[in-house]
Amino acid sequence: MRDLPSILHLDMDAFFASVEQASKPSLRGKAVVVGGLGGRGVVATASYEARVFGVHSAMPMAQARRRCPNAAFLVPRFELYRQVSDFVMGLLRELSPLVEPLSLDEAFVDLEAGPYGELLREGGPVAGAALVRALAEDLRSDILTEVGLTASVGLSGTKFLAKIASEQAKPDGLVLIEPGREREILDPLPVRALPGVGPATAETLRRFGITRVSQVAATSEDELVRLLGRAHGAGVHALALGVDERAVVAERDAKSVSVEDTFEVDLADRERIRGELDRLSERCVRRLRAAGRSGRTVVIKVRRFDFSTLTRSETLPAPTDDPLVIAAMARRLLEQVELTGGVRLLGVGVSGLADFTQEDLFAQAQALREAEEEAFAELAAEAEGEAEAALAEDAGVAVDGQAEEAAYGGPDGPRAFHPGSSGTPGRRWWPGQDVRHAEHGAGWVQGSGVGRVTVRFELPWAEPGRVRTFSVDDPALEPADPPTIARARGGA
DNA sequence: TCTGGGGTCCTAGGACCC
DNA sequence: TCTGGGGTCCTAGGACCC
Repeated sequence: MRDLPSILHLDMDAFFASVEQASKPSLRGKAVVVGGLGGRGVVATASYEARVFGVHSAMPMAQARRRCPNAAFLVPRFELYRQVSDFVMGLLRELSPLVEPLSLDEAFVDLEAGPYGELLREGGPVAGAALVRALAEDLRSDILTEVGLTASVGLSGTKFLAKIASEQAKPDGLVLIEPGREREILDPLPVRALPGVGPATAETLRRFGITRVSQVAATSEDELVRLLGRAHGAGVHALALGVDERAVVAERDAKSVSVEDTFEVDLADRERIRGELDRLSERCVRRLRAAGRSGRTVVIKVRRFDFSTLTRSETLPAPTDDPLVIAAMARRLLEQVELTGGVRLLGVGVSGLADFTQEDLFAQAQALREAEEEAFAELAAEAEGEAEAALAEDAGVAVDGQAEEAAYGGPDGPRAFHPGSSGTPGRRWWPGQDVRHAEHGAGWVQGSGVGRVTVRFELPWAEPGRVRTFSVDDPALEPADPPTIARARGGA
């Protein structure tokens, strides 16, 4: 436990929605809801203006529309969020090399490990706290001027308390919790404030009359271990006492890669389900290879019509990134699953990841030869069905999802949130999507319907722009890359 | 129009080995 | 010889987080 509040937790406010507002001037100050726009979509992020109406993350989109019908409902633009996130993480790395991103919009920073570390320790607790606060305020101000977003910052002596602090700082604030004040801050909080305490654990604790952090702290570790299990009980107990020895760790290697799709309509046809599984295998392998990794365990996930969810997995003797092997394993696993009633979601993942180069190449080659033989045998057996499906597609029988992917198939494009939307003749435009018009330039889709698409032409950092309407088939209109939000460093 | 997508960590039982 | 105990790997599921 350090005596300086030198662990910083940064949390961008309503990140996805705020990026949309920053990049689309006409949406500033307006209710914005980002998420899946299909029938089974949920809210990823709601702007604070939309939260007033009770819209929040993970809420079904249909419910969000009922609560806040006048909001702008937009598809997520992950490419843009990643761009902004990379920029903000870059600002954090100027403060210290020890930056631990938790997601696109959240990170811990260990300020003592950076260029200000020595200065911090030299000055003693009071001067140290003042310096840490000044660094954090500069950071928030830099983020605002350079990407136009507000961020909340928590500062304390542990990760847990820094995170509690940033939570209390939201939105657009800074809270510093001095080491030594942990208990008075934590005691009155509900148990749900403890990381690792979700709905199930909270309910278990409630049945024993425990609803506040103070009550967890007053319960013996043995008792909590009996209630919650070995690791969980001990962890929750320590956190409730304000004890948190976890270090800030930069660069953690991913341990698994997975992709999944929820379909607009449950899939019943076995052949169709196999086709979707093949597509998911391909996407999964593409991501695996892009990361320069290979894996030993292939896992499929099936969510049935009634939301019951199961996984099946199989482990190879050596890692692979061979698309044929992984697809064949996925198919084989699917054969073990009862599919009657319909499939709502399919997923494919690879775990047991390794950097290919570090493996025993001989054993690997041996194992792969065996796996490939099986793979080819299986694929040969399916060849006939494949040929039929291909013929149907060529004949113009649009297969759900696949037509979409062909039109908007960026890795994080709208398709990612609309896997099962039915293939429509002509083009489909999603609200929020970036477009370019040959005459009017860059804009974004405000809405579309009855053969028309409405586009607003405006750019980040500019005034709200004009709206124009086109035919959905207007050849002058095409999908485009997102704009750049970050200003040049030191500019403007 | 009920309930996304991408992750991490933990537990528990059985296989297998010593 | 009616009988053990520990360690590790694999599989499945569940809780949790953003």
